[in-house]
Amino acid sequence: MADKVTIADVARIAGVSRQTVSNALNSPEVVRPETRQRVLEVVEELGYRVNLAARQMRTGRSGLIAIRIDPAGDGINGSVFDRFLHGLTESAAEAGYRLLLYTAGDDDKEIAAFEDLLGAHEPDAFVLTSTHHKDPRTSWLLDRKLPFVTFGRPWSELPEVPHPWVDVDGSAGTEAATEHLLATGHRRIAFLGWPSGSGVGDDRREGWRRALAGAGLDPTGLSRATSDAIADGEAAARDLISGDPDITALVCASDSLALGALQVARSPNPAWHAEAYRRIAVVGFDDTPVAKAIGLTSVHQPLTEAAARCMQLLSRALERTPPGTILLPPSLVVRQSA
Amino acid sequence: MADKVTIADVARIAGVSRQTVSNALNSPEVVRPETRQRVLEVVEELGYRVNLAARQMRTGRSGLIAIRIDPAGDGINGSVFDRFLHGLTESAAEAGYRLLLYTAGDDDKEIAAFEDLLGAHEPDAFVLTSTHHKDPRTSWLLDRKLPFVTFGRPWSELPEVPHPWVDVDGSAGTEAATEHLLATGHRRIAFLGWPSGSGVGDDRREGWRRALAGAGLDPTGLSRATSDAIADGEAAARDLISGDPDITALVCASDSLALGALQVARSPNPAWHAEAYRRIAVVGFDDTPVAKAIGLTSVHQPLTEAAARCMQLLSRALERTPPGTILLPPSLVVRQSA
DNA sequence: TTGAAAGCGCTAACAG
DNA sequence: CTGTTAGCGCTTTCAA
Repeated sequence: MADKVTIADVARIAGVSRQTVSNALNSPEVVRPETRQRVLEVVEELGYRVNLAARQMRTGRSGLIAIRIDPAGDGINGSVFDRFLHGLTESAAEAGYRLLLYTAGDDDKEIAAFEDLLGAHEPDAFVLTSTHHKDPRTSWLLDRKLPFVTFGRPWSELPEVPHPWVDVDGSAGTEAATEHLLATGHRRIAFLGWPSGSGVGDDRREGWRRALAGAGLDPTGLSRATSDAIADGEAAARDLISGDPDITALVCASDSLALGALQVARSPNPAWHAEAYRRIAVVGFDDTPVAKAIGLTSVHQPLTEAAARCMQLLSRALERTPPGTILLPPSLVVRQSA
Repeated sequence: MADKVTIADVARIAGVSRQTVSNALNSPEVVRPETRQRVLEVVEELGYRVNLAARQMRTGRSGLIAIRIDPAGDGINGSVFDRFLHGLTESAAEAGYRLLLYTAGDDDKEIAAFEDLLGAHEPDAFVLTSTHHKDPRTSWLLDRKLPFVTFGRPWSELPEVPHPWVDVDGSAGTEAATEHLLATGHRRIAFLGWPSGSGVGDDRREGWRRALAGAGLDPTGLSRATSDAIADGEAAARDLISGDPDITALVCASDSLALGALQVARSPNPAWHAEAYRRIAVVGFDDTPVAKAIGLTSVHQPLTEAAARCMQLLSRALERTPPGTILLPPSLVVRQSA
């Protein structure tokens, strides 16, 4: 049984006052080096650890960072968040913080969760994911001057109070994917994405468009939008390919869509296309485990680094430094599919 | 800004003492109903919430449950843990607890993490996953009489101090998978698993063997063991199939292995097998997103329920009730692959 | 540079 | 049934 050793025990054995122990630990510069040395030895010897509850009562800091965890969903894209979460757990630990999980059905419920948490465990900061247009969560936190960082840009068009964020440059990813296809000889490259309006989706489409424009190619008629499911991706891919015999490659906004597209690309069905077999290259987005498993070329997000950067910005925010923003470049992982 | 409202504010406005407020909240039966009513109204009105740090100092209870989160790994099987984690976050919330994350490289590091956590955030309980033979973590926690539950059986052969655990009956899963194949007409059904010694792996193999025995079939020569990677699964499947022309189905210990097996099953290669095309049925284990994505029949674990049961056992453990154990039945999700 | 005193918000114990 | 007292372990005054 870890016998509770308090600051008083350390003080008694080191022959100093409780206060000096606290100082030696929290404000080293204010204590004579030899005193500090002796205190630290006793701390080590006794295995003393600060009691965070007690510290929290005095300082109001809990050492906790709250982050929402979502239902698994279709699971394919869920793994992106999971990798981020793991990275964040480690980065947070290095900075002396621990992650506290909560769930919330929607933005309003999440704001209710903020209130719950703030009144109970008092996290020192929040990490928000899946930011979107007019996100009420960021305004709520900003209003209360609570430290937070978002993994994802503020997608609002209106100028807003700035806040720290980290994101991966999605358009650079689809642009790189498209350029890779161009370099491999493809000329007619289509895009499979989501209905416009979502910041992330529009951004990814833009990268593809930019790459085509850079090669002097016309994107007209080469883009389809659908919801993010395998079956939808398959239908849209089939539609694209059968409607345009020159298409030889597909850039997709997600691995889910790409998976659907692959069904079409890998088993050309004479029923929907009469011409001889043509190999369709497919590129996905997120480099999920599925992509790796089935040899799908995909845009990889540096999630561990993103997590580390989030912590970095959070540390700054906790010191009330003006917000920083970081846009990370993704990388293309080339596999058999393209 | 949420203006801190303390128990004193409530007491003052309700016209009672602080203690009565505390009682009304924590020991309702000891307070006159009308007093309690009034107190609760004021609590509501003021938006009062207990300060957990203060409560923790008095009671020693933090309302936190600690759980380790692992690196993503190959990611395919990682999703099992993630679904469990999500379920646990919700079940914990319903019971008034929050999850605290930590990482640890191995068992010893995890025990060090226990000590860290216990000295700092003081979680009320731990949830352990990936239990294995002679798991030092459970002994450590048992020695200190700390409440915990494991998701996974204690796989030790030696009689040990019992502890609460929840697990999914893996052998029932592979047995059901095999029976399904038998019912579909398959007679020669092989098993692709891991080297013996791992409790989980041996258990899954046993279910397959049991089903064959039940049908009066001999499992000899029909089992292969390899590490849990797609490429290894593919090699082993190829070896099995090319070595025995009568094999028509494969039961696998994981979706990773099954994915490898599918490569073989779905694109029969004349080079390694001269006979006419034969369709090989494949069944995986864990029903990961990948399985869903590619139409792989797989054994599904009821992870949300497992999480709920873990919380249930934990609640009991927190009241120092003798440990309970729960073995949950999995279900077979039939898709195209079998 | 070190020490003494006070108090964060809460609840266990006891007194009324 | 309700109120008073005390103190959990820590850090922030302030004084020595």
